[in-house]
Amino acid sequence: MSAIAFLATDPDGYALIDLRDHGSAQRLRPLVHVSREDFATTVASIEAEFEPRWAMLRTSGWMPPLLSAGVYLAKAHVLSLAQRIMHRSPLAGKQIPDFDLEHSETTTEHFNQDALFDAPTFGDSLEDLIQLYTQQRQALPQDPVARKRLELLIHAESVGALIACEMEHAGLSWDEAGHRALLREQLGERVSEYARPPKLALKAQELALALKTPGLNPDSPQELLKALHKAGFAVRSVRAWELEQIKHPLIEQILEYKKLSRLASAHGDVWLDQWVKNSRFHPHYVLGTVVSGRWAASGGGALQLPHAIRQVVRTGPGRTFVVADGRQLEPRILAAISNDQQLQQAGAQDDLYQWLLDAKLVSTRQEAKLGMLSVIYGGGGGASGAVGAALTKSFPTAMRFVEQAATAGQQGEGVRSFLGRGCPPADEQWMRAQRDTADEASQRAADAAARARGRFTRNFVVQSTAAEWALVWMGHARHLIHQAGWSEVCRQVFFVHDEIVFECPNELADQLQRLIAHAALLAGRTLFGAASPHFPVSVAISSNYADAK
DNA sequence: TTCATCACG
DNA sequence: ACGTACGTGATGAAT
Repeated sequence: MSAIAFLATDPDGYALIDLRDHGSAQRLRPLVHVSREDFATTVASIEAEFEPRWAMLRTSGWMPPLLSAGVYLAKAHVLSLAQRIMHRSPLAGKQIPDFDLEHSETTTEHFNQDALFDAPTFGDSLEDLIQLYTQQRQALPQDPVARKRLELLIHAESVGALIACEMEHAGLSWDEAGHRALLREQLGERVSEYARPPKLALKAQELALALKTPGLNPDSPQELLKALHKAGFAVRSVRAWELEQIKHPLIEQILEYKKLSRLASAHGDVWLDQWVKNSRFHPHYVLGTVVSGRWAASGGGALQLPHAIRQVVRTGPGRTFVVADGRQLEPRILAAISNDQQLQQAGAQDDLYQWLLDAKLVSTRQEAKLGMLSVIYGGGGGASGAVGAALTKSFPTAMRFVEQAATAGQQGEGVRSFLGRGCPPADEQWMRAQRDTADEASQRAADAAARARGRFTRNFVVQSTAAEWALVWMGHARHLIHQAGWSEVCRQVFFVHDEIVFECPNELADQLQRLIAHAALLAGRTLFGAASPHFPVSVAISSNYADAK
């Protein structure tokens, strides 16, 4: 017997909990009205007795008080996230309206059919929740395989939402004093927000002098480009990767300035003030907005933490990070979704790129990596290049799969992930541009747009499935940690697409490492069945994030 | 508001 | 002969 608990706003109080049997929809308990004070304990007791799937519109609002009280929820159905998935999924049995995730965060009115938004915004009332849930159940496909996949996707997305809340609550252990010391060393004394720190200002002055351009602002690409031209450097832009081609002391100086300037603006004192509290970094993870199902983060650029700053991501004494990432995840995902036996064979060993090297398909690891990326991204060095040709010959099934995805996209069709996350359809403007090609120029533009969309859909099938593998991996890891009784001391504290960071007591690290690898194995089986290809993970144990590579 | 640049997977 | 990859967020300058 499985139960579902609707968690709604009580118009006369705080929360309303409606606990029902999942199959029969019979109430297992009379409707529970619960006050703010009793909320956490009531939820905890229902969790302990029934372990229901908690159906809520959004996690925000409900999860923070539960987490503050140390309450763990095993399962969830986040209606807003499920609604978007089902709206876009080609597997859905019927079309259902979108949910405006981008704007709904602050909206609480019922059925606010504001002309601004296409999608109705739902309130948090029990009626709204049940209506949404029913609508979603009815739109699930009849076909049992498709149905199972879409349900799995919604459950995985929902547990991901719980994990995101848990990570936001826990925060990432940050050596604030160490970070400040690093800033003092590299930038000099702290100055007001808009002034240049002393060491940076000095470098700017030196550059102005060297380039014979008084008052030069090296942060202005225009000014810097002009000054470089004047000094005789024929560069097209001032991008670091372009300047790096030139070996010249002056260029080195510029690159050094850029690095320091970046540190000051992106991870300087202001950033620390804003995002690190009590030596923990608390970013906000955003689910459901990236089309491929990857997560985004707002606040502090959590998903773009520079490697250079990771040295100050440190645990306290007695504790350590356990950092795990899916090895060569995207090629393995491609092997799975295309059912390419040769590529799965290549991935049977932990290092897929080494296999390509041993098979003499490529001559360096870098070539192996770039070749694979090229195939998945649809790059010019892909099927047309030498490496691409070798890969096409060795893995024809996988190559056909991505080619088909690209062709579909070029024709304006949609594609989907393995579990059924659909990509948004080509918009009306795109379709019009394809039809109305009056002259050569518009034809060229239309062709370029078609190719761009082809690259997007080619990548989508892989990236979106990789994202759901990662969700399922995290979900299994969380479940296993809970089962082991470690939830209190062992926490997931960071996540970036195919990498998870846990923080735990030193003595648990080895066991946790094995648990994470097992979770990866389970994730493969959950998605692709008993014959799932191999999904190895690399795990590093370190009290310092920078060393865990 | 848009552009250029840089950070990440 | 071409298109020189996919997906994001944040910042400061330019408009």
